[in-house]
Amino acid sequence: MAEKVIYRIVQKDLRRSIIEGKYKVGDLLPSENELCSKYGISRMTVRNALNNLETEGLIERQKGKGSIVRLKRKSIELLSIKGFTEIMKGKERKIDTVFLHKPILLDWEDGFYWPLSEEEIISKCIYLKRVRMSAEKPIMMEKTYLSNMNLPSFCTEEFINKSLFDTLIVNHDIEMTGVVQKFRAIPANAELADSLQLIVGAPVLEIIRKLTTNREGFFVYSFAYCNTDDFTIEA
Amino acid sequence: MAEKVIYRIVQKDLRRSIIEGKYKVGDLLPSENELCSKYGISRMTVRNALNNLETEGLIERQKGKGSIVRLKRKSIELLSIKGFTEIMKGKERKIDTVFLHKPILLDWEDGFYWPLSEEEIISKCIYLKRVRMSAEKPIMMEKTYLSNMNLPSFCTEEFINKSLFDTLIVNHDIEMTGVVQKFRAIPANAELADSLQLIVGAPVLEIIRKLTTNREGFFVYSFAYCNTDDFTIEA
DNA sequence: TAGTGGTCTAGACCACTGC
DNA sequence: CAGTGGTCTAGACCACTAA
Repeated sequence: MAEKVIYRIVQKDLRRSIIEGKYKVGDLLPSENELCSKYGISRMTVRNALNNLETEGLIERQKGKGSIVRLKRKSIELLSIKGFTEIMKGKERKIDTVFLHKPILLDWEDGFYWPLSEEEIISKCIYLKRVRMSAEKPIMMEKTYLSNMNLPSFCTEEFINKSLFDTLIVNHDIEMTGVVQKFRAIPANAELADSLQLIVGAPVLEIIRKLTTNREGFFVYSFAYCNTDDFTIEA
Repeated sequence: MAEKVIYRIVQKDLRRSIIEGKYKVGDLLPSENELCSKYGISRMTVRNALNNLETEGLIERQKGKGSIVRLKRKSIELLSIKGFTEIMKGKERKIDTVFLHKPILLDWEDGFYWPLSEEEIISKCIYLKRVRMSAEKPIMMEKTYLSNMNLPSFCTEEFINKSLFDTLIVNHDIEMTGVVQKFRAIPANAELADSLQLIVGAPVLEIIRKLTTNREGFFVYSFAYCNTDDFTIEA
């Protein structure tokens, strides 16, 4: 498992140092020539590592100056909710997350929206239902489904920061790597009208998402329904 | 304005050929050695160009095989429209784009949604209005605004592939690098009901976007309104 | 086996930043 | 001015693909 490609080693070393905080945002990394000496390699090999870190968004490079730590990684996992009055200031409203129940293990529903692999079906399905509230008004109702592949005791463990994604990365080393998301405006049916305190037929934003992860074949599926009278959804 | 950096020239040449369809998805580009000979340059310079095209998502490279055209560009720039019946197959409907008029140069509207820089205001605003049709039914109405910074003759030139973004990258070297996008479900007002052939009050998906580019201080703003009865919007 | 892209070396000159 | 990253050369050996 040990990496033998030199520029990958350098890349990993520097990445770890940055993420662990040895170099902070705004700091300069060692110069290319210093890294050449340190590892005893040629400049092109060092540049390969640094170019990749730049593509990852961890650093920015400036001619005559050096490689500057930036940490501009972008997060794909969040649907952020912004109130209209705060939109221009970029501030986010205080949003409370309420679990309608703890995560539970179920069979996948018949006719599930997304096609499922044999492995996912066998593993069964962890199901969550949450509501996001602002000032005691419901803004978004979200149903989340993930397969129970190598997730020991997931249904009983406490969530970290009340966050599914923090829990997955910290406790299970699962990181979101990409997303397919579909948007529609639909009229509220009886269930949605009830959940979101709207009248039947009012416009509701539907967001259907499939998140890919660093674990092969493991996906997170989410169906969200939003009242966007007073908020927009940023994705 | 002529580019003097060799690998950028090669990169631009290949990109143009791909976007204009000289090489199609699945085709192999000339090998690295062939490109070396053709341009009379060393292999590293060619590889620099190809690496960048790979990062852009235009090609994929395979050891022992070659550089394969992929066109998996970051979906930053595209709002892709998918019909429900085709969703699972991943196929996209045939969508026609109709310009309500050619791009025109205007002053920025008072009270424009996004804050504008001094430079943008001075440069004035290029405005486009387009409608996407499927089977002669309007699906999406989109208004686009960009500042007229260093865009000689943009309003008169012919679009490449009828696409704003293809034209910006091929003719002006402007690449989209990021996006802020907000989604809402709103009831159709009279104008939207008319444009999208809906009844007033029907749910309409509103997408407000600000696209960042590789050109400092240059942004593309877009406001889209979609009838999602028969289609979803993927973003 | 011939050709491909992946990795790597050891040089070189340049434009730019900061002192 | 010395040091930085940006560009470029002309080689080399490797692992992989396809005929």
